Amino acid sequence: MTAPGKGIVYAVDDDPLVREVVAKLVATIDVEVREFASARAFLAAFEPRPCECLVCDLRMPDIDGLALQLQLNATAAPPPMIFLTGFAEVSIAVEAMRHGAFDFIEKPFSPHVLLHKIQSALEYSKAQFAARRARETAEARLALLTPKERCVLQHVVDGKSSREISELLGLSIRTVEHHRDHIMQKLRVNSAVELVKLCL
Amino acid sequence: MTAPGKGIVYAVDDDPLVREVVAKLVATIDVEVREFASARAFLAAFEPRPCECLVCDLRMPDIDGLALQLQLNATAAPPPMIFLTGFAEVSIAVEAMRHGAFDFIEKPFSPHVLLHKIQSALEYSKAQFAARRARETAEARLALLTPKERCVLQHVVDGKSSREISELLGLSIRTVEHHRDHIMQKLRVNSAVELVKLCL
DNA sequence: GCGCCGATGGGCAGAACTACCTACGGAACC
DNA sequence: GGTTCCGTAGGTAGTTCTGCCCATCGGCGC
Repeated sequence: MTAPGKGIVYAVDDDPLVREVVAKLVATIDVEVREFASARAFLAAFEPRPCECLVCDLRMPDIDGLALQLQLNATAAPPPMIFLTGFAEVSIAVEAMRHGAFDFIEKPFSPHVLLHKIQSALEYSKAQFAARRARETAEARLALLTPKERCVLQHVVDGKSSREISELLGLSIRTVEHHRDHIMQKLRVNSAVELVKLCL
Repeated sequence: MTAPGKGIVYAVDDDPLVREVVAKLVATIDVEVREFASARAFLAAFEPRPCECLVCDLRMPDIDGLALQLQLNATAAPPPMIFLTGFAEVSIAVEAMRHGAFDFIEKPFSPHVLLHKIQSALEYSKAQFAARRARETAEARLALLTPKERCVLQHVVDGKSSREISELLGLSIRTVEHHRDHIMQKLRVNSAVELVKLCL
C-alpha cells in the first residue's frame, strides 16, 4: 500500500532510458514512481488516486500519448498529464492542450524544469480530487430528489419565493414549502443560501 | 460606424498576401475585416467590441504574436486570438495556449477550417463580452458597499443567518439586518439567494 | 460650526422561511 | 391486499427576513 499523502508519478514511455531518467528524478523527492513501457500496460494498472500525475511520451507504438489522454479523459478522474515530446508538432500540442494536457516538455528537457512541473501537477491532482469528491457527494444527494423536488429546487435556486413558485407550478404554497423541506433534508442543508451554493 | 451585431476580424500579419487571403475569406461571410501590417499598428487602433477576433501571425518583426497576446491580456477585454504559424514550435504554441490563445492554425491552412475557427472565435467573443459586462456591473455595485457591509455580505454568502453574524461580529441583530438592507438596496437584489449568485 | 454619511442601535408590521404534525389518493411493488 | 413512496394539501409555531420608521455618535469636508 501507498502512504495516504504520498504522490505517485506514472512514467509511461516505450524508451527505458527515459523512464529511468524520470524515475531517478522523482526519487529525489518524497514521491513514488511507477514505470510503464506502454499506454496499454498503464491503463491496465491505473486507478484514480488523490495525488498522481503522468509523465508520458507523445509518440509511442500502439496507443500514443494523445490516444491515452482521450481514454483517460473518458474516465471519471483523469490525472494531469505532462507530455514529453521530441517532435515539434504544433497541431498535436494544441490538440493535447485543448484536451486538458497539464503541460508539455520538449526533449531534451531540464530535470529541474520537469521536477517543477511534476510538483505542480501533483498539487493540481490533489485539488482536483478534493473538488471531484465534493461534487460527487453533492450529486449523490441530488440524485435522491424526486423530479418534482428537482423542479422546485431549480426555481428556488433561480431566486424565486415559495409564493412565486406555487403560482408558476399551479400548486399551493404549502405544497411548495413541503417540497422545500424535503429538499433541504435530503441535501442536508439549513438554508436556501446553502442550497444555491450546492447547485453552483 | 459598424453595425451593432456585425463582427470584426482583425488580420494582423506582416505579409500582405496572408492578410489578403484572410480578408477575402472573411468577406464571404457577413463580417467586417481590418488589416494591420504590424502588432504596433493594430494596438494603436484596437478598441474592445462585443464581437471580434484576431487572426495573427506568430512570427512578426518588432512585436511578435506572443508579445501582442501578452499586451492584450493586460487589457480589460482581450479578444480571442487565432494564431497562424508556419514554424512548428511546440514551446511557443504551448505558451500561447497557456495564455489563453483561442486556436492555432498551421500554414498552409485550409480556408474552410480557418473560417470555422473564426466563427467560433466570434461566438466566444460575444459570450465573453456579455459575461464581462455582467461582471463589471456587479463589481460597480459591489464597490458602493462600505467595508462593514462587505464583511456582513461575506458572512451572508457563507450561509450564515443574521443572528449568527451578529454574534460573530459582536453586533446587535438589528445592526446586521440594517447592513443587509443596505447591501440589498445597493446591489439591487431582492433576496439572499440573488446575493449569493451575484457574488459567484 | 454645520451638514452629510457611516456605524451603531431600536421598534414595528408583514412576509417569508423552517420545522414539526397530520391526511388522502394514486402508483408501484411484493 | 398490504406496504411504501410520491405528490398533493392543510395546521401550527417559531424563527428569520424585509421594509420602513426612528435616534445617537463620530468623523470628514465645506
